[in-house]
Amino acid sequence: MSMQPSASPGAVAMDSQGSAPIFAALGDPTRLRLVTVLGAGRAMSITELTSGTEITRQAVTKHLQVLAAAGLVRDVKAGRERLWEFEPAPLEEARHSLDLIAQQWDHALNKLKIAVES
Amino acid sequence: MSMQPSASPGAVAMDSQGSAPIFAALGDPTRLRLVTVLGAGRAMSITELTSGTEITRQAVTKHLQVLAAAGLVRDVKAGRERLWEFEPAPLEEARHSLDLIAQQWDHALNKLKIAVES
DNA sequence: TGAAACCGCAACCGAATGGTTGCACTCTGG
DNA sequence: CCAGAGTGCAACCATTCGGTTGCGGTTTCA
Repeated sequence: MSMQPSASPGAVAMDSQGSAPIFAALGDPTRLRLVTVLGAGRAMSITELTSGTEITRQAVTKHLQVLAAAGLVRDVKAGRERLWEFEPAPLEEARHSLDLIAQQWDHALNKLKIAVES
Repeated sequence: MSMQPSASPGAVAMDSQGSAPIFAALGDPTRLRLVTVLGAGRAMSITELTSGTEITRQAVTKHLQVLAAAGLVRDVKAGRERLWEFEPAPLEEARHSLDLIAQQWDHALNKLKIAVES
């Protein structure tokens, strides 16, 4: 909310840059599936998340660590198990970044349209 | 629009999977910067896009090819130059995927809240 | 017409990535 | 108490990724 509507044409929405790691974390099919499954609400263990896939438990572990590094997922230890749960904040940030670019694009189209009509 | 509100708990929004390549394309700071710059509306040449960065023109070329493979960008040849312009469709798709996960999450939270209050 | 802009292709390189296997550790329950 | 479920750690491997350098091909324009 501290952004002026961009007076200079070179002042594009560069905030998005910071979301690159989040997109990178979402940029793998396995990982995107993991956040989708965990986004359903129920916290799940690694073996549970591994069942149904063709890859090893260790591979899933690595993917979960990547997601955790991006803040998209969090682990909660429960006795012998280790449950993983979804963390919505970074996803909201990514969503906001896409919104910024889309808005920017729509604004550019409107300017073009007005220029043509004059 | 052909989706029932998920009767079985395992039927999560798996559509998102297809957007993984788009997220992967956006998952690099340089590339995210490129789509942000091009999203401002003006089509630009490779050398123009390279100026202001610390990397080589060839590196930028590779990044643009990755973006083009994801459909996020398109090239238009104009004489000696080759201009690149933003393509909004895949970004909308990515946005929709994030929306699906977010909706799913909100729905799960509501169910939990209702269960607690009963 | 010829130098300079603009670009593509290809080879090469180091580091990160996605995946596996093997082994040791820690809780749990009958 | 001890077998087995659930994990963690570490080494290892092939492939991809981000980037560079070198060179050759076109279009422009002075």
